[in-house]
Amino acid sequence: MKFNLGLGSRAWRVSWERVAAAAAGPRAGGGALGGRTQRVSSPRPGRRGSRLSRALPLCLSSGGGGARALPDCAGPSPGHPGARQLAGPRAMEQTYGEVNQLGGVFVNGRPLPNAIRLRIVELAQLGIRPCDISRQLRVSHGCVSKILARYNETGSILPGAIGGSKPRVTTPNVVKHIRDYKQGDPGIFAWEIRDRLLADGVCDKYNVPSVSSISRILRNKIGSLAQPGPYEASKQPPSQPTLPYNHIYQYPYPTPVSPTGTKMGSHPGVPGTAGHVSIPRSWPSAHSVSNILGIRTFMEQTGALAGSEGTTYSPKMEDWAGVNRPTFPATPTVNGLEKPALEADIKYTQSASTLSAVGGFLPACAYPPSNQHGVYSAPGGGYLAPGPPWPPAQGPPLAPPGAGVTVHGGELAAAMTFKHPSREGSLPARAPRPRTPSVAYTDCPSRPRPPRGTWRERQADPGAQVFAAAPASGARRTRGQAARGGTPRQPPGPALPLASLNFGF
DNA sequence: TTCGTTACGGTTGAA
DNA sequence: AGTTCAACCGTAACG
Repeated sequence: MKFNLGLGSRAWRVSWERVAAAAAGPRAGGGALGGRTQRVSSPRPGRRGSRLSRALPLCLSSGGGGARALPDCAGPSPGHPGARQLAGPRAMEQTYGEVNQLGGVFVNGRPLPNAIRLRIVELAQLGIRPCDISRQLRVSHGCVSKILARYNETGSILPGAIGGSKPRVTTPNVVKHIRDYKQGDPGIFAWEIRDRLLADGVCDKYNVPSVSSISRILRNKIGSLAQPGPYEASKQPPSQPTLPYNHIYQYPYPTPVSPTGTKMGSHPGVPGTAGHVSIPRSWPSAHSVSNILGIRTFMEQTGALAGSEGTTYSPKMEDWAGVNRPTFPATPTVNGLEKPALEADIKYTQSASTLSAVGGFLPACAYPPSNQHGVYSAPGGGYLAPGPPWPPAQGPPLAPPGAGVTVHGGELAAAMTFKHPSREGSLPARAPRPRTPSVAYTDCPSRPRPPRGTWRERQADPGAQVFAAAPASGARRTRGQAARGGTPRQPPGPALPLASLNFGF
């Protein structure tokens, strides 16, 4: 049993715990959920119960045929003191998912499943307001806003890549060149070295060391490296690539499907489910949007939404074949995307064709794929709004007048926009996003911020920069301006005839 | 009521 | 093997 419905959701229970925590002192509670701990929400547990019971149909399977071992993998990583570490039955309840105020299920720290992300974008394209999308999908409006903003910005629904480290820029080759420059001109300044590294193509603007780094190299390394050490002699690559990690991060979609279409070892608990977001980029799809949108439908068909009795899955993503970045199989790629990898959404029990139209939302874009899509422990249905069927059978309250939810492929194609690189214009140089703690950065893409061209994005697809828009009009708005809805909505990207899109296959 | 913003606790993966 | 760090995440709440 994942959630203790009798007590209400974990999220709400935590809110109550925060009351005591707040009384005990600031941040004493350290709630596991996001949100500000110093504020205490006003939970209404009485109402929550019934809502949750609708919200969590599939999370309630108490093992059944799939009684799975929860402990070792769930939730917090070992070694993270701040992570949840609960013992006993309660840990079993609280390890895998939480319920937000809307009754939606989420996994803290993990991206929403792509199917949900896709649906957010699709609904928005159909003219449904974000607030309605938020309610319908039971995703926080901040998240909806973020996903839509990102989609408008990049054309991608995918989350960013999580984890990892920025590769060192002071590669042996760079050090060697610095040394050469210094030896050639002992009076050279660090900034001159930097310019020369750029001019000589040793580095590009993304990975050129800072002046301070060069100074440090000059101070710490060059002196002691007058003679090339064994490391450099032996490990110096024949031709140092400008972006040395390109080969690693170039669309590292792991794939659960072999190039022949054969399922690769999916976890025994994931019946026929691809282990990764991987959706064919065939577009337009022959499938109706009701199928595309009808995630619930396929969930129901597969039983995932109905409680998943007997549906077992590994709570640990790492246990699922093909979802981990380091295990990228060498598969043919199309536009840098592994074609077989684009065939199903992770963890969603669905046919590969169900979301075949999703390709239009997936990059080739500024966002590098990662291994993180759909790492939810629960089958995707857990994230879908339970309760009234979705889409509603009749005049959906969320649908714009005259816009039925059941839209067929052609209509969807018209309804959805797709940002084409050539229409987006080229990007200005992207500076790596600073992470200075003193800078109150936000994840919200709508805030003016350095473009999302992180090193990883560039490694994934340097040419994809064109997908990312320039920082939104450069107009930094004050918080007061941004609030109250005074900001005009960013228009959707230009809709392109699908025929004009070159997917390369 | 809507929505942009942001603090927060969390996960992840390379170093 | 365990830790650190810097990416990212979604939620909750403010304004």
